[in-house]
Amino acid sequence: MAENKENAPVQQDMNELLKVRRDKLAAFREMGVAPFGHRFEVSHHNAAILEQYANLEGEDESAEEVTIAGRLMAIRGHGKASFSVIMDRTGRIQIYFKLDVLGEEKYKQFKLLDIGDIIGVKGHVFRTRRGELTVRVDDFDLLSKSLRPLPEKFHGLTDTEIRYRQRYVDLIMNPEVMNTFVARTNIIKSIRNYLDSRDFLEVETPVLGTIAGGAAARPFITHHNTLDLDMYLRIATELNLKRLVVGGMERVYEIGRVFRNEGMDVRHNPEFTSIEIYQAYADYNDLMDVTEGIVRDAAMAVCGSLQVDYQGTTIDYSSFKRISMNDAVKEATGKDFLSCETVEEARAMADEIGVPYEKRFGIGGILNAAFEEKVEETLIQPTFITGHPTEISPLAKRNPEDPRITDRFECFVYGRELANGFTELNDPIDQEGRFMDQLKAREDGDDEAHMMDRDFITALEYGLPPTGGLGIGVDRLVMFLTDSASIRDVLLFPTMKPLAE
RNA sequence: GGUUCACUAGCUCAGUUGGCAGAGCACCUGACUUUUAAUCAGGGUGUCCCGGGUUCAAAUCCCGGGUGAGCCA
Repeated sequence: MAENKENAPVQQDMNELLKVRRDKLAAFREMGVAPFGHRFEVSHHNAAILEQYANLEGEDESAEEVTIAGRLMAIRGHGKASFSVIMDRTGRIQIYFKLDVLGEEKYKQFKLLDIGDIIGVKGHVFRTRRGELTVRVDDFDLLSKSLRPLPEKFHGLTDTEIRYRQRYVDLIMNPEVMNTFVARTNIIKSIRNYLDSRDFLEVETPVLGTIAGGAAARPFITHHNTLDLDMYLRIATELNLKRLVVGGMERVYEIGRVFRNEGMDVRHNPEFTSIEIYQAYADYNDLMDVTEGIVRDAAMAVCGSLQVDYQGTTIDYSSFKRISMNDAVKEATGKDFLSCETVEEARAMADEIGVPYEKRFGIGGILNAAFEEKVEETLIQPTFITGHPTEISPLAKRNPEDPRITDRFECFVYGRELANGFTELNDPIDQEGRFMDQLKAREDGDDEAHMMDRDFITALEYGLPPTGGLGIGVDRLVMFLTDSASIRDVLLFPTMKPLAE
């Protein structure tokens, strides 16, 4: 592309640091050096050189000429010879520029380099007197001139706002951030691997739809212009995946972004990644096994151990406790809510132990409130809570012995919900009734209650085989396995308010 | 939504009672051919988040707003 000065943006308020770098850019151009280069063939990553030449000693140097590329992270000038550090995705290696080797012209070019510039280097590997494996630069190419100064080398970048808004700077400066996101990718790979090897089919279902179903949450609303139609961003993948099981896919899963129009805090981002898994002819017990398997494989894949520290507490993923919600509440408070015959009894029980509830809650809702108030945050080690009230589980199949509860589980770690699963409700008549109850709850002011999905009922009427389903919060799993305190630390670009103009 | 805290140079941070805006790194000039937070000599580069107010005088005090972090709902 030709230079086009008319297209050059007008630079206002340019401070000296920026000006100096643009002057150097111009100096390169005057010398006939393109400051933004092209293809560069790399023979080694930095880590590979450090490994391959680990035994290089004394005056020896590599027979081969290596070529590497990366960003300059330090420059230590010494007049007619200089040390520098170049970083690629595998790490850093020292490089050595020497006037005798490079010649006047090239060394003058070196002097115009800044920390942050991206260069390609050709050279031989040797060890310095101080013992550091180093590439002596025989020649180098400027691949991209950096026009902005990087944060300080010692303290780096700590400002959370800049870290989240300009993640690229965070990634350059903080190697542990890179590690976290590599771990995230490996966790997702591990999940895929677990499911693919068990004959599950990965699918993709729509993000846009006219009914936001499958979870209790407020959706985002958007608009389709041609259809002149308001649409929702999905809040779960559940209902479409079950439609696919009706269609005969038997074992399906989807790893995908879902969107919930709710508050933001250390554990919640408006968009996040869920995985939902459905297995025909299985029940919730099978899916608890799947949950354990997925979490264990992921822990082994990225931590190499089933004992993983999270925020100072060791979480042991080798055994998952299983206990019913009612038993867990009974253990914690001595109250047996399922022994209640009437709502009044349950309310009295809740009052005794100081558990707040809303007027519309039935016995099940009150039991759940007691669980959330008294038990949830105490579940530090991996625990499956089972037997959730039917009242709060509109998509789960009733327990055959006690229709007030469902064959459902939630997995808790460090007091937080990590996974949720159940034997799917496949009785269309029961399902329709549950949706009606949800509509009533919505009328009573619960704006997170499920929407009616007529076509989903129709699908069930064609016949959903007995099916176990499971959803896991991928971001939370990544948080646990990377010891990240905030969900924003495991999202490359967390949702941020725009800066005021 | 409520509440507390933060916002000062490119970055990390000081800034006294309200009295000329500071340091380290980075950067610029010079020296230096095996350094590594290189070193030595010299140089301060700023919308003190924004807008009002009080005051002879505001980074500092008051009011409003913005963004972020934490706690609560």
